[in-house]
Amino acid sequence: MWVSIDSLVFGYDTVENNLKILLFQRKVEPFAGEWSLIGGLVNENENLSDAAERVLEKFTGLTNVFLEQLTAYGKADRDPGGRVVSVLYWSLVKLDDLHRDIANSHGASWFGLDELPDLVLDHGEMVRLGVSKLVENAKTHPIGFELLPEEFTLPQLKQLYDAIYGKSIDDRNFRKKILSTNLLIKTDKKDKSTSKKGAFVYRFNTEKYEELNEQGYHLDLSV
Amino acid sequence: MWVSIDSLVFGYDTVENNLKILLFQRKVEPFAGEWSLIGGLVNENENLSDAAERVLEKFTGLTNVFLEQLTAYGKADRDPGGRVVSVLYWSLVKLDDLHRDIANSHGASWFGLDELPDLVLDHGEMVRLGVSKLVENAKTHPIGFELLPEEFTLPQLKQLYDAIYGKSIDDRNFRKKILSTNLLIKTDKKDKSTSKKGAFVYRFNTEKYEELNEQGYHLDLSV
DNA sequence: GATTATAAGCGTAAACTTAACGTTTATTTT
DNA sequence: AAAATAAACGTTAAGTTTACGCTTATAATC
Repeated sequence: MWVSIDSLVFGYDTVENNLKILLFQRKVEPFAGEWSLIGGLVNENENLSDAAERVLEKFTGLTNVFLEQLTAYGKADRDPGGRVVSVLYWSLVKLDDLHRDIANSHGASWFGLDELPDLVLDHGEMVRLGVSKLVENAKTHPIGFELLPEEFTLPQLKQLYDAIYGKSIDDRNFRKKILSTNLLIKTDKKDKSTSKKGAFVYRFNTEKYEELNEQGYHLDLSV
Repeated sequence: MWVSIDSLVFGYDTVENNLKILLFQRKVEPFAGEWSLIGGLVNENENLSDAAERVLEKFTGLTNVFLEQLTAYGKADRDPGGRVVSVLYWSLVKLDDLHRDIANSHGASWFGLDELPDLVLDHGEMVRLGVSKLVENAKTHPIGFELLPEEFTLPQLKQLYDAIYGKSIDDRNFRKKILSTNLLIKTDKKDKSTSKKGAFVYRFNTEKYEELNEQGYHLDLSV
């Protein structure tokens, strides 16, 4: 029996303001030319999570990014090429031009969630699961900060959450909620790229979050 | 590479008022005589979920009970007997004398969460994960009703949630919250086994819950 | 140099929810 | 008839959420 991993990689396009996922055009049969999630077989002496990291690095050049297991897919007939149990991972990355180039050089590219091609095997199902998990997790985990650059503005953060939740949050309430966590560090820099007034630049206080988390703190960003 | 499933089976002891899990004393080497979760290898032509159902039926005689996948364990060296990726399931059952007997006849028995023996391999880790998942899920999914008989009283239900959350919920607030969902069906029966006055018997409206759920309803039983 | 346009940032009040605790009811036992 | 007790019901203050109005800082334009 073979074991593989597949990874659903989310990136946020700050220019287009939408969420994208990384897809890969298969080079070998079966299903050569069709689109699939990135993935590969797990080596005999390789930890599952290491396989996921290896595949992610191959397609994005990234290490040390958000990468977690979602679930295993194990229907006996899911892959006509043989019996393969696949463990699905999901990853959140900061999308930029470099990653686009690395992806492209491996036959992979980024697709907006509303322009996805048909996917091979049960990968469409995996995407649906991952998207619902993203929305769910956005409410209780600081995943927004994995998708944005280290430094970001509040309007940017709000737009990201708009994209995740698929609706426009009230900006005054969003601001209050996110600031009331005391988990953002305000810098004295202003980003004037989107307005005359300029928006203050913030960073997420990862250390504080992790400390609080160990003490049983639960983030709540639901709206 | 081998693929196995392990199942963390929770039962609620209505007499002792505590949560228990089903453990199995291994009969074969390696680790003969040591305690483990119930589990087994997945057959070449068997769906993962079917393997989980098969193992659960073997040890409890039960079919058609709550059984969901949690996560896969895939460290290369997790099992000294060979390379085995194990997919963990969790299950919730209505514990009664029949199940105790079936379990016992297979070398399995029920243990309170505070009296667990050391477990084989990474099964201790699995239990910790499953317990936290149970607590988490109790807030947003109607799992309490999987653990109680079809017919139950509100004081019984409150005691179960006390056991899951590990604290005593205010009974007046619990009552209001659970009744405000309109998901309980009050019968005209009274259970007088615990008081002179007797407590009304309720049933959970599964059909209504599932219908609401499809429309995007989210249960909230957090306290 | 004054005016305008605009995104960013701040404030408030009504509606709703939660948390904490007091009271009444139905029944059996004495 | 009175006492004991688990079950059931009720109230109020504090906190949270939602919906919306107002002010501010700056660049572009008149």
